[in-house]
Amino acid sequence: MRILLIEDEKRLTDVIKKGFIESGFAVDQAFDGEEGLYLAEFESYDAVILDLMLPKIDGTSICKQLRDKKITTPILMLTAKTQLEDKITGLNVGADDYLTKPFEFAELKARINALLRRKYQQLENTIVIDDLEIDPIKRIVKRGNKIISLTPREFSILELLTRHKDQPITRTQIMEHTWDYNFDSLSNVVDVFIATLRKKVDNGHQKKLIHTVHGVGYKLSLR
Amino acid sequence: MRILLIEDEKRLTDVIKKGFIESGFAVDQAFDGEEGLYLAEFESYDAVILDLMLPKIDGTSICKQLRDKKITTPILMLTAKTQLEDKITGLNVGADDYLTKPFEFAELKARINALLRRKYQQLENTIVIDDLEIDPIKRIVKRGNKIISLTPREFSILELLTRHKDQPITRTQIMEHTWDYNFDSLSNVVDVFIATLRKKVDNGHQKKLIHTVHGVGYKLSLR
DNA sequence: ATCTTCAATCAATAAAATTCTCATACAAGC
DNA sequence: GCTTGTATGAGAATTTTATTGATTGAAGAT
Repeated sequence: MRILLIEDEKRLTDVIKKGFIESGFAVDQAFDGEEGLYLAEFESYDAVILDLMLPKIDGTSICKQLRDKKITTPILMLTAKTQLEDKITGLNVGADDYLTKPFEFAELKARINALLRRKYQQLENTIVIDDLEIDPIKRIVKRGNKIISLTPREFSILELLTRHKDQPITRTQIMEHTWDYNFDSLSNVVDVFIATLRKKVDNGHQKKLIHTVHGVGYKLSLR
Repeated sequence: MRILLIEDEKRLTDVIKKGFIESGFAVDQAFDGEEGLYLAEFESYDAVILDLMLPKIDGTSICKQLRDKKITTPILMLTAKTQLEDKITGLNVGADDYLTKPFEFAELKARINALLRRKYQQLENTIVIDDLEIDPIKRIVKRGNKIISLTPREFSILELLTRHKDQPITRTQIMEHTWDYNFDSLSNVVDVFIATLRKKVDNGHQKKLIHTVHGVGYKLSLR
């Protein structure tokens, strides 16, 4: 499960990101409207959390532009005050739900889950690469019908690699995707997780899926 | 792609440098304004990342002096706080973009990529020459749908050649683009890498893309 | 509260890949 | 034919990655 968080208050994004990562979500962040719009359009997310007040392009406008482009990803809007006006505008413009600050993280999460349930009522939505199958909604990973059980971090890393099949992903990218703060990231944790992922995903299989890109990072691909 | 990082916080430079090296950039660093100004003036970079607060000469002044000397290298400024004043000063003085700390590395990189795209007037993310396709951001190289895996140095050299399709590139230009300035240039490393690139890119293909320009260097072209 | 378990992290060493040097063979241009 | 420039293989030097075991810390059970 992968969500995009478009919000410029660093302290708030830290909390939200951490919370979702603990629940096994992958979280991408954008700190201004421009970046947010770009990511929402060209990457694929299960939901978007969108602040109303943003640098460069405001939330309402982002929402409108996305809907105009037929992008139907569920959007939950955040706003600073209970302003009926904003709320009406937001929903008119294509947002699916609405939450006013300040809020409890638990409530945000409950609402996101509600949106996701609605979106995925009985749809299957798995990513398949060769005989590896990963279901980000149910958080189930299988290789050739055999269920592989992964810890939250392992899952998060594998999900990132899977979504960028064939593309080398750097350790820095993995860190930023999986941990909440990264700027003291000169350790080899990523390498260690890759090692355990290999044990669980590739060991005993002819075809290895996790590949080292020397000097760069790792990638998931058939060869 | 070669960038200069002028910043005195060691921990920050470590992380930034690591991130860019993973992305295939050559990175020079300067820990004070004097050194930074010197390097920016006499070496050649694709972009400069410049902290505002620096020992000896501050960022604003460096920026101004470089522009006065008609050095047009794209400059991205870093500053500790969101200070509108600083921002205005920075942009007035000739910086091309601006980022406030703390930031995610991904955001820094996205902005640098934007500056580079502008510099090279490149609209598409992938560069295509005949059946060779290279995506510098995703770091994927293909020849006729077949993925070619390259080491960091190989990739960097091929990237340079593709960005300057049809024009001869000297060994010195290749060195400046791929190595940082600590490198001694009296060796034939470039020739050796060209040999391995030929093996990976041209071997087994009718059309050779990498050509020697005798007495000058190399070029990438259809014949 | 204490114990147990397992995930996450750190640190150290072993293993592997890349990068670089050097020697020699080959080609171009005069 | 001579000089200068280029190509490439092999191995040494360096850098990067893999892997393991010890340690820390948090969640659940008793």
